[in-house]
Amino acid sequence: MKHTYEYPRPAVTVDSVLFTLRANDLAVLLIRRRKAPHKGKFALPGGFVDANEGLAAAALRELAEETDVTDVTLEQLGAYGDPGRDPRGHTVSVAYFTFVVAEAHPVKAGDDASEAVWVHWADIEGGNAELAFDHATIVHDARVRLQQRLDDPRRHAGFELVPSRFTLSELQRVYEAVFGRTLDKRNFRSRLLALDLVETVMAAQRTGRHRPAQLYRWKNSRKR
Amino acid sequence: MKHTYEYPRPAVTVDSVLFTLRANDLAVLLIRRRKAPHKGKFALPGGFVDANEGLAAAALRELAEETDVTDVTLEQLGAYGDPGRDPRGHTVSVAYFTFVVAEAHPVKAGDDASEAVWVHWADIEGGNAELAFDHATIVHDARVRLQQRLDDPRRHAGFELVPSRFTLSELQRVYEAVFGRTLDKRNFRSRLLALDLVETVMAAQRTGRHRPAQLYRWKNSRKR
DNA sequence: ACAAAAGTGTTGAGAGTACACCCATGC
DNA sequence: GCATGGGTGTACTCTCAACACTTTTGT
Repeated sequence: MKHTYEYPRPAVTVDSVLFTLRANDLAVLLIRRRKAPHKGKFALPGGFVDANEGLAAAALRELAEETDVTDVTLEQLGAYGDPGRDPRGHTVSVAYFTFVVAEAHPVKAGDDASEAVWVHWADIEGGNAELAFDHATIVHDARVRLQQRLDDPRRHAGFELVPSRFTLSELQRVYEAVFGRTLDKRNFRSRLLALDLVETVMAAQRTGRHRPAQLYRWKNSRKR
Repeated sequence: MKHTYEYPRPAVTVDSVLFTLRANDLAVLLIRRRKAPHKGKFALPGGFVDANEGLAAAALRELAEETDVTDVTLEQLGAYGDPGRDPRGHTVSVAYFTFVVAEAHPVKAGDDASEAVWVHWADIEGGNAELAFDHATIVHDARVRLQQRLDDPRRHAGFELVPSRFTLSELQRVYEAVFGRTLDKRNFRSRLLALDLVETVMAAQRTGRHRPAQLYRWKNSRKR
């Protein structure tokens, strides 16, 4: 490896793709820019990596600064370094992603520079919400990776898909939103129970408008 | 995304993990350093990304410069940015990997600074060949990803696993080296043929010390 | 002849998929 | 009583893994 100094070089940034479920639809946490460049467009929360700062640490710091969201577990998606991806200069962005329960992470109120908002997938897909830079690519890649992660019948997640106590239907709705199609209720439940990852919370039921539902939690006291 | 200038920031490098099959063993293309730092240790071919240079392009350029290897298809592995990974300063390395037929890519003869060599996996694993920086981590991660890629029964590779004409046993040996265990010959062959990715080369047989073997090639004229 | 690699099918287990009806509650 | 979501089991298909012997060549 060569080692020279002070050549013109790309800068390093991080960006985070946070997914959640909003109104039975997949949604992504984005920053609405109120200033140029890209005024009015949406962008992923992120920013420059400081000297001697780890990548995941930088992503968490920027996420907290820009959205107030903390206590999430990010997974690396990949690096995006196309020279033209940012018109202001050459930056290499390392992207992270995860899934969270939106209610557990209230987002920051908007200030005069930007505003953090959950944007429905339909608005992203439909071009209703225009994304800055190459963030549309990143978001799409992140969704593919999220699907791949939830597909694995072994680990079955590792993300914060649902609150600590949840009904199987709530969990199924998350899967359906991520995959963009309905799943068979019986197959979903039997497979999940066969994995032995969840257990019932005794005498706990979610009461609502209809028949109360059995509450579950993840086994091994590992929060998911 | 904030935009400030001339903070102390990490530099961006790329590193490539090239796998091949040598003497029925998995091997990795490494640079033996003849100069400090890390004199005598092995390192992945790689180096700094230039301004306005794409990441994959930088990886290919450094690979060509340091090993003479060209015409390979790199796949991104991920970014490694631990602040302490390079004692000389904070660098973020974007790692790439692939599998190639070593015979099709002769490596550079050693010069006085470094030498490109194929190092057997056993020497890496056994600590016989010490790797510089965090390159041991990267190499292990790359092998896991390579296994995952070859596991997928659909795409079944996309790498240059074998020469354009090959016997099924030759291909099987690649798989066995990558997974580190023997595979059942009948299962391997029947599954591969069922995928309809290969076809026989008529009247072509590889003759050797024993019974001649039928030669195959990848279908669709897509080289693999 | 013998050593070495090439080639060839069947069976059993498990996972995934499709599919329909009754139950408990709120209104 | 009816609308809404909760809850349950079986049959078929397909994929994966285990497993042994004959064939062809070079020496």
